[in-house]
Amino acid sequence: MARKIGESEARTAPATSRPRDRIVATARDLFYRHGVKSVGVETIAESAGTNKMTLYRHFDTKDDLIAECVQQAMVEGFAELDQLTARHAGDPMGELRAWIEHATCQIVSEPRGCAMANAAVELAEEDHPVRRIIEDGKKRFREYLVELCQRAGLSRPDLAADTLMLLHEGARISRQSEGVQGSSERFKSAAEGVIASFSERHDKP
Amino acid sequence: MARKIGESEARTAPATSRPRDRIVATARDLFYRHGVKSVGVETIAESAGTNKMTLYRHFDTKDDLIAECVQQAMVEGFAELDQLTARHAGDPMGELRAWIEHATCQIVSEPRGCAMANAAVELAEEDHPVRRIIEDGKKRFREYLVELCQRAGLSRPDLAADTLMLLHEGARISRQSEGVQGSSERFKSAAEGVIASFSERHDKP
DNA sequence: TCAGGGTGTTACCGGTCAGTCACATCTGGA
DNA sequence: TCCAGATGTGACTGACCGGTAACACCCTGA
Repeated sequence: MARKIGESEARTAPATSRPRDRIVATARDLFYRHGVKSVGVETIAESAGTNKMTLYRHFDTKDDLIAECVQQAMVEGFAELDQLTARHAGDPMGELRAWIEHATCQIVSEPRGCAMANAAVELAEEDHPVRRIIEDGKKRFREYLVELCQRAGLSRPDLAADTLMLLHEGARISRQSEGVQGSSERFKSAAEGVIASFSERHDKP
Repeated sequence: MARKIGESEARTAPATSRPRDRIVATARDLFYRHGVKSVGVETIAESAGTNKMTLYRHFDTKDDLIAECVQQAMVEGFAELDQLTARHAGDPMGELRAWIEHATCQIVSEPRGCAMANAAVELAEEDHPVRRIIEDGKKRFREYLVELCQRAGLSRPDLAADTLMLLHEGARISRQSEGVQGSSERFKSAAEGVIASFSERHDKP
């Protein structure tokens, strides 16, 4: 390890907020950038401008903190989807295109892909409590996409949604083994191709 | 951690082979199942029926061992692709369909997805030497797919290959946050849809 | 027979980790 | 003003980690 994690890293939460909030915000940032296994609780506490004891007064174990971080990431993600839905009320196809744009930007701006998927990779134990949260999140996200494809009038909305979701997941994981450009552009092109393909009328003779 | 890693786990390499081979085979298995950060060198050595000192006579550092494991996984993967090519000489569309079948089986049989992608997630440091190996592997694999789509006469082979590759990556990472069935079947359906879509003649009026 | 390289064994080092303890300090509300 | 709960501090535990040292052993090939 060239440099110690947390050393002279940018503060992620203002010192005015409450310790618990700062801890979670800092943990989310450090967990995302370095991985949940590579970041110690002491590093998190100090980067959050507090100490280990206070951290353990709010979370029984490190796993509990990880769970809270994953939960928050999920809530934020769905809030963004809700905004998409609200902004394109009555225009499902517009919402679908907006989601593709949103997802493309996400791939560009998030160098390490999906925080939840990464956590699932690191927490390999099958019965790890965090995995449950992640599974629920992915399932709920799929439901959103299926329903959106239905509303947008795509043929075979299930298949269209699954295709889009796999493309999205694939692009976010590939982002880590390729450049930014590759993944985001390839995702966008592929997703637009899928929309086009499932929008075509297949009921002609 | 409920049970210690390596405790009463099935031996992965026969005791007759050379220590180095046993070490790599055991490491690949344990790294894959538990993650590279969660498995210690001592555990690997003992599970391989040898000891830490012998391990360090063959590999300077743990990272070197990880690199060797990733390299081997890559070599094996491309050997399988070579077999596909050989078995379907002169029938590129057959090879493409065989690859989909091969990938689907892989998703079913490999519960933790792609060993290389997982390693990239765990080894977050941008300049980690193992990442280079992985990037090369993914790049080479994309080249294989592009070339195969070309030979199979798909329209826009680049886009088709990217779509298939993202689907594949996505299914392998989703496999860890969903059941087996979901990921594999969804990948297969989506991939077949892509082939159908890119096989259609778009040059009609 | 002997030499030498590969291997096994044990103990050890310095460091890090998650989690705890006792005690001091601060702050906001009654 | 005073009290209680939240927070800060530093030291500590026991376990694990990657990596090393020293020495004994065994097999092969000359």
